[in-house]
Amino acid sequence: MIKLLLAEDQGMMRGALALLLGLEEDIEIVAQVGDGDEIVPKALETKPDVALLDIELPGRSGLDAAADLRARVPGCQVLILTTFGRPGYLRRAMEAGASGFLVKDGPVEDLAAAIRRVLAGERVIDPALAAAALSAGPNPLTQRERDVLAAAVDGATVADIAAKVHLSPATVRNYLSAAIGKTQTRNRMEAVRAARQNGWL
Amino acid sequence: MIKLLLAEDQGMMRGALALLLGLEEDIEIVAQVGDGDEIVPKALETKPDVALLDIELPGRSGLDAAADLRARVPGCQVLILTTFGRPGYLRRAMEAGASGFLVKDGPVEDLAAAIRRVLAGERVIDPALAAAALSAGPNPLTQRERDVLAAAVDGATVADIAAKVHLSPATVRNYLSAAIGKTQTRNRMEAVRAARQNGWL
DNA sequence: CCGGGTCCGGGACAAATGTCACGGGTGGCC
DNA sequence: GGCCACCCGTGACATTTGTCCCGGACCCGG
Repeated sequence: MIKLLLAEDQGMMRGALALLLGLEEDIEIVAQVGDGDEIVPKALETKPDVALLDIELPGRSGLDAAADLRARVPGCQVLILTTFGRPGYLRRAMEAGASGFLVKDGPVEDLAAAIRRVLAGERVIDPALAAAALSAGPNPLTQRERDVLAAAVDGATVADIAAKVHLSPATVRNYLSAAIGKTQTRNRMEAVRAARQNGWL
Repeated sequence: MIKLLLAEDQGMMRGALALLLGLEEDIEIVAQVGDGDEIVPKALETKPDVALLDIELPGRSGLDAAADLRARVPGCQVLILTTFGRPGYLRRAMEAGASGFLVKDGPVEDLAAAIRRVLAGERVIDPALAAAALSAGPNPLTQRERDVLAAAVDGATVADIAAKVHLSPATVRNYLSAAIGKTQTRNRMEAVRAARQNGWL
């Protein structure tokens, strides 16, 4: 019996997946969470064999939690399930020690199969996505550049960002300019978009 | 037997819902589509009793399709199922003749129940959401203001927007200024965000 | 017919943004 | 030690953006 932890914020999706996977003979869902912060505690409590994690969660990111999970719950394989097949996400997932990476397109039938393959020690990655991740190259943005860009997502002004990141306005503009240059875009908004698209956020 | 049409772009979600609803004794899924443009043709072909529509779809919006569906497939009730409980979406759904509006949070169990209630002629709407929609008031944006704002979503410059909408740059700036004023925001980005948030896009 | 609304444009101005050049500081690596 | 990358900041500059004013056009309801 494969013990599974399911982390997904959309209630309907979570419920549907839980019901579906519960129908499989060899799978038992030992925990369902809708918040990233609950992943590690629940895993420590229930010792699942596989953790199926969404990336975009309230609280902690699934990618974040994945690294922790690998370190603190050694027997647990991590399978990332996400809406967005962004190159940077895949890269980060691999660096965090994930064994598989699925996108929410594609048929449900793959899911149970992927879980079994992951448990058998295989890696499950969409080949096209892997190619995209490799061709895209690594994240060119500095930590600070990411911080500043992340603080600019919802239309904040330079002053707002400066306050949020505790920097001088002039410095913020320099980082923004650098980020714009590295993403080969023309302004903040495009830079944010490009960084998001690649999973660099 | 309730004949159901299911429109949802995420393959995994669509598959999961189809399987789940297929388990219900009195529900039969007669069509599944992942593209907004296929909704009406498939409905004309299969004459479903209820159409379960996502809003954000490739091709045509589910809200768009809903209005058409009501006009061209009279016996078919429309139930909107969306990730975002935005006031403007609910309002537009009602104006399009939808009988129900569900968000993808909340338990799966509600879904089958909602389908049956809709078919019985009831309206299914989350009360909190209905209150929000009423308190938010109607869309204050002009058609042109919406156009310009929509063309500004991905960081386009004034010149880009002007080219896309076939207007003078000066006019574009005027519309943007108006939109910023009406949304009570400080710049384009915040205005876009606010308009999206409310479903005014 | 006379408002009032929206549509479309222009001009002028202040503020915000993006760029560049420049400084100094730290820490890692050869 | 020297090199390099990143960090943090300043000042100056051109461009873009946001605002406010002003026209003229159209259509609709009173």
